[in-house]
Amino acid sequence: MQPKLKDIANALGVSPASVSNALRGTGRVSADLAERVRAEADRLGYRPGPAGRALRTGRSQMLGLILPDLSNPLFPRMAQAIQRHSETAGYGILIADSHGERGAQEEAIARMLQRGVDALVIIPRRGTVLQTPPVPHALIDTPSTPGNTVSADHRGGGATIVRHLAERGHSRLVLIGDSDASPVQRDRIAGMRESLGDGMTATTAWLAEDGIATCFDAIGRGATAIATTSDLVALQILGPLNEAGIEVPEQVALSGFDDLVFASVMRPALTTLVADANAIGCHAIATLTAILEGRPAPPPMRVPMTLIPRASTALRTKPRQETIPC
Amino acid sequence: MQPKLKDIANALGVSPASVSNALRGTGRVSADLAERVRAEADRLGYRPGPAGRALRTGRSQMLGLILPDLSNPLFPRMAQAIQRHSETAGYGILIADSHGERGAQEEAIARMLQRGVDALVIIPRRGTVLQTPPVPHALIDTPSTPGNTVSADHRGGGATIVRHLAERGHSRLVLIGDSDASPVQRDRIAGMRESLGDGMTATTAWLAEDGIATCFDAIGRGATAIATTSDLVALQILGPLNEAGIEVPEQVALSGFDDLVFASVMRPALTTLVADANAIGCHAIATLTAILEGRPAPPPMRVPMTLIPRASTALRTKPRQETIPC
DNA sequence: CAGGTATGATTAAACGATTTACCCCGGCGG
DNA sequence: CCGCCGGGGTAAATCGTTTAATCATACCTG
Repeated sequence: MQPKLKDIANALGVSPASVSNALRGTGRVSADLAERVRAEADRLGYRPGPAGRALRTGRSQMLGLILPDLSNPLFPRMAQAIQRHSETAGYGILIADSHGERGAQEEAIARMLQRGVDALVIIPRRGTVLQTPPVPHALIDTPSTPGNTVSADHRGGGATIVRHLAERGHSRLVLIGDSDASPVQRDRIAGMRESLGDGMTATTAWLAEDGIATCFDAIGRGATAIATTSDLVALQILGPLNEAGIEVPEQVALSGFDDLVFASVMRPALTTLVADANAIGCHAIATLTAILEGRPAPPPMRVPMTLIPRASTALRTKPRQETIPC
Repeated sequence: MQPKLKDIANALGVSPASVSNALRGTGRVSADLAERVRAEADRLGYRPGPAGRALRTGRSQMLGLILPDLSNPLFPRMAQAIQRHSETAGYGILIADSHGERGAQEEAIARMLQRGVDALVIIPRRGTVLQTPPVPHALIDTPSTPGNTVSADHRGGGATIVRHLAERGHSRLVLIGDSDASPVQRDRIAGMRESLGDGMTATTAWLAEDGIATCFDAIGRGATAIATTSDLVALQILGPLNEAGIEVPEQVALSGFDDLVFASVMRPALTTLVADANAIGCHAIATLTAILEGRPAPPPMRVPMTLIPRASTALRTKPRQETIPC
């Protein structure tokens, strides 16, 4: 049986109140007693029971994390970062995956609240508006959604890759995403379009809408680079390119997004952009702890996406080895 | 403010005890009162507060999930399945990623216990022995580790892929994994070796130990198929094969494991094996709930791995399109 | 020396749900 | 008529921790 507050109190012949005060530094306790209490506490390996504490304080020291789909390779990294930071901030993470039926997201939030989480970290399903929950919450979406707390700078990432391609001498581009239903992908494409330089042109395509055909068409008419909104999209296009005898990067450059696990390993290795998930998780948790502790919340943050140049956009040099930054 | 038990009691002019009894079906309550209580309860949208209940019953209705590394694409699927099933069983999931320093796994377990989880689902770090925690726990590892509760039948999967290759006429194989420090990979390779038919030979290699060279060497001496322990390993080998002008599957067949996100999309599409994560999660949760409710625990379970044949092991027919089973 | 004040520690009341032990009342058998 | 029993319900204790209110003591000041 775990030791309780009363055990310490009995062992030292003082009241439980004093022990509580000593351990948490509240109330008035002599320095001497405080020391003895601490000593006894970690002699017994005492840790306050969460139930009693939660009951009294109304705080469960737990955060709820709502994800659209854990099996989407983009999210585990964020989940990991969020978990790590909340751990060091003294909070546990309850997770819920809103994958599945419509309304699952609201349901998941309701369940979390019912379990008494102190706050929520929400990565919303694409384009859903959610009624604001009655606890502090951090929204991780795109900077373009209102109420956003922190997110990758997708638009800036789009700009970066276009600049990178321009430097490589490409002026006729194909921009291709999976589906324009996704705000993230729209932002990325928007960022690309915005920073097309003088004399550059680009056609936009969506994989869900016959994008491959559009893409080949554009290449036929002189496009020399394909900027996709996701490594997975890039991989999906690479196959047909190879089969058509179009070489990457010699004849057409190709880029992705997110540095998924295969990007560094496929051939050619894929140039991509990635946001520091750690920074995102850190800011989300920092925002929530600030609110929970009554401090003013920091302003929303836009985490830059950094370019990882690899062989797929190389100037006809040999493919080179790259390491993945953690 | 959330309605409390007492609110219902007051509204109906009865005692809190009766309300509690009515809602949970314990004690003696007239059918009539029980009905009225239920009606009032969901009129107010009452849900018992977790803190009070946990304090009194000693149960938090939460399970801890310990994963070695969320960013390893193998685990999110399991996490998702576990989360889903524990949800329907009425439990929440606290997650912890033991990624990082040595001992992080034990620490993570300690933190979970401290937070009062009722039981643990543990996917141990490769080859670590852990001291058995003081709460019920389900171990998801390989069938070969003692105390295992449920896991994919890695050995059987190895056998399946070898049989598949044999049917395709391959008799000289290369078996290659990432590192032999991983029990999972060792089991897969063991399963492959065990079911080599008459007249079949195989050389084993590890990527971490100059495996690519060994692999090419074997091909030079007549091997016609490469069975890897992971889709990622397969992808890593595919590059060099292409560069060496060796065609897959025309000259050499290639297979993976786990049906990672890129397997169906890469060219050639990768033949692979996958276990039903859903079944694994289901059995893990079923075991724990059985123990928690005092029922006898079901016997350990070995979830079969099913073959997903794709182009990379096709007989020189054209590559065909495959759909991914969910 | 009386009265005010700071200090250190204690008492007791929460927090919300569950559960044990008990009470009341009507009916029934002896 | 008395005692027993069972159905229906309630009072109160309990879980472990926090905290407001209180108390005792010694010290300081005028």
